[in-house]
Amino acid sequence: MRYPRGHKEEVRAVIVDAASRALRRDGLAGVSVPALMKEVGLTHGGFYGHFSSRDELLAAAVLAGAEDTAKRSLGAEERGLQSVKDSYLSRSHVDDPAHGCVLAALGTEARSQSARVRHAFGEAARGFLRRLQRKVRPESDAQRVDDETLSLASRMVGAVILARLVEDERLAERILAAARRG
Amino acid sequence: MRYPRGHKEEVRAVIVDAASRALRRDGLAGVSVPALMKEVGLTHGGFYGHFSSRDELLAAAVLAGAEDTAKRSLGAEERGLQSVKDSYLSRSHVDDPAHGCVLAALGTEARSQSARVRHAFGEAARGFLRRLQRKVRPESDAQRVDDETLSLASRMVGAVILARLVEDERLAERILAAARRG
Amino acid sequence: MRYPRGHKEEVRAVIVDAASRALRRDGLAGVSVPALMKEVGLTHGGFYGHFSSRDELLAAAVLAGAEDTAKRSLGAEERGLQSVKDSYLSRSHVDDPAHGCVLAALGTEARSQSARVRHAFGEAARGFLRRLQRKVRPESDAQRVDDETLSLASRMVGAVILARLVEDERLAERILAAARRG
Amino acid sequence: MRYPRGHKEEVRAVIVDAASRALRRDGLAGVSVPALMKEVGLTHGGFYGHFSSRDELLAAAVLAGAEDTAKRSLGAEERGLQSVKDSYLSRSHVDDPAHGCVLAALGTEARSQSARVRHAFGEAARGFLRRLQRKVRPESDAQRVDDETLSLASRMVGAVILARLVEDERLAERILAAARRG
DNA sequence: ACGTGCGGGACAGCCCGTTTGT
DNA sequence: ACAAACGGGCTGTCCCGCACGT
Repeated sequence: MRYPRGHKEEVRAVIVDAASRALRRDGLAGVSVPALMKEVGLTHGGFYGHFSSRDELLAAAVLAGAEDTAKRSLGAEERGLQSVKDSYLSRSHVDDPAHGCVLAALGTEARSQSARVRHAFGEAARGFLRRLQRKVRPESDAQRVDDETLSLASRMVGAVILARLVEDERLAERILAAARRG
Repeated sequence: MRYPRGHKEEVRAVIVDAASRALRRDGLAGVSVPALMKEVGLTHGGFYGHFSSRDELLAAAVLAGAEDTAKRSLGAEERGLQSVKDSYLSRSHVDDPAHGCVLAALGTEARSQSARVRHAFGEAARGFLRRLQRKVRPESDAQRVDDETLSLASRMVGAVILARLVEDERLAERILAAARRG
Repeated sequence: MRYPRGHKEEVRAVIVDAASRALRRDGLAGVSVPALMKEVGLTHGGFYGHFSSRDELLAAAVLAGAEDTAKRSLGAEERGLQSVKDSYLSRSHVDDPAHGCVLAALGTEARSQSARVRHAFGEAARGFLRRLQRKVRPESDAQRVDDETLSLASRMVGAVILARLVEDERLAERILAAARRG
Repeated sequence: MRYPRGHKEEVRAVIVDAASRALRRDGLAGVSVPALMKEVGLTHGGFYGHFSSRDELLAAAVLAGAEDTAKRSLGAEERGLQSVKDSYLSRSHVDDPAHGCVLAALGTEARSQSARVRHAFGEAARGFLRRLQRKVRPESDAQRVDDETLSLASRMVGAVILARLVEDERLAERILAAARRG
């Protein structure tokens, strides 16, 4: 065996990770299999040894991106709600979608994708709400996402998307600030 | 076949209109020039007599979509803020993106487009905020978009996007309801 | 009446004449209706007032070109056979196909054209032979083209075509010289 | 589907070969990349994996056609000059340009092509002369093409082209006969 | 497991021939 | 006579998915 045991899983993870970032950066349609594999240092031929189709990669990348963001900004137990808001509604999140929330980066592209990818986005969205709920009501063990959380989630996602759209730095900052306070 | 005076403008408008709907339905990358022209009942050959490039069409379609939505749901003077919220945050808006808000339908795709298209989205976003402001403060003539409006806009756009993502009809309805009340 | 009587015929002649030269210069496929009309100073819209199709123009231009060449290098009664050979097998004829023999300029393109155009070429070719015959046998009234004329015609046409092909000035000159002498 | 070693070269050769025949049949402008690839049983998508441009194919096809004709009608050592003349100046050559001399089939189209294609024609023309020279003077090793060969070449090429043009079977036959005898 | 190559299909942009109306 | 417009074709490019071979 020329490759160490577990090598395949490792490579797959590397590809998914790179895809997750590239997709948030350039959009679902902006990343081709050849371009992605080159970014990982491989050629596009080996791709189908890891994934049965480009769609499978997209789905995996969306979930991985959600997981990643969750860990880095929602996951830490010690982190409070305000800290989460500050991080999500920050200038750096707006400026660096590649490492930011999948929903805010690719949310409107999900509709025109295959069922598989849409499901991945659905999973990501519901996970986002669940995690946010735990910040809003840290004391409770309630699974149910309450209205306050839903409203906050809408505001957070919408604010980042709008801030990226307006092409006006001052206005973008005010959108974020308003969402932080609200 | 007839080419009365002003026919060209008419045809251009028809194309832009169809594009505006098709794009919101299938995404910016989901609509090709041939497919679009076929939808209008023409062939792709005549396209470049109306537009210098696909990009020009995209930009025009984004602006036209914003204009259209503005007229149909934000424009009526007699319409109050609650009415606007009810309309924007309705099940039918979520289910029919083709005739809905451009920002909620295509917002996250703008980033990976050309400057021209991004500018069109910027224009659409700022127009959206301005119009919403007039609903929030109908008595004032203030041009400035205040924080309440910014927060509301974020919530509205985010709610529609999230509602379309979650793949759970009940949850979607609750997202909309929470945003309406908030 | 805004245009003098006979204007239409005049314009048609101008178009045919320009086409005849442009075609010999750029090939049958190298001249488009818009480009041609622009060369004449008109817009391509009016073209179909003069010709029922591009094909009709091609046929007319081929015949006009043959007529023109005939007049200028074969027609003069006082011109002898040697003079005709010298003129046809000259460097200037090789270098300026636009004003030269239609057969040597477009001969191999006839086959892939419509019947109408092929007929025009046939007419031109037979006329070429007839006229050459009158130079070879000026004293006789014989209509019949004899073998000497046929052989000479082949040599002349072939020499010009080869001279244009070889991409070697010296060799081209020798091809012409050999044909002149032969 | 299999792609054994050397498959690409094979496919390229098949394409060039088909092009060489199709071009002689329908003219340089009469063959499109899609049409050609369909003739070979492929789609035009793969074309640019074999050639960098349509021009490269044209040039290759011209040279291949010249090579092919050379082998089939000029190459055989045992074949004498008269045999070459009989073959070249035959009814079947006139009637079947697809398998005949490139110069007689496409000679006048070279001028309106790119430098690359013109060079290919130049090469073909000079090769034609060289090979014919070896038939005219089989005993000599002279590289130099003498005047008799030049004159013969002109007559041969011109005769075939004229015979194809005149649209008169009897006359065509007499043109060929005259050239054979001359 | 990976690289290389290849086929099929789609698309953007361009140009042309032709027709219709002015 | 012209201007505008439509329909159709083509070139060059890219990408996806699947064969090979290593």
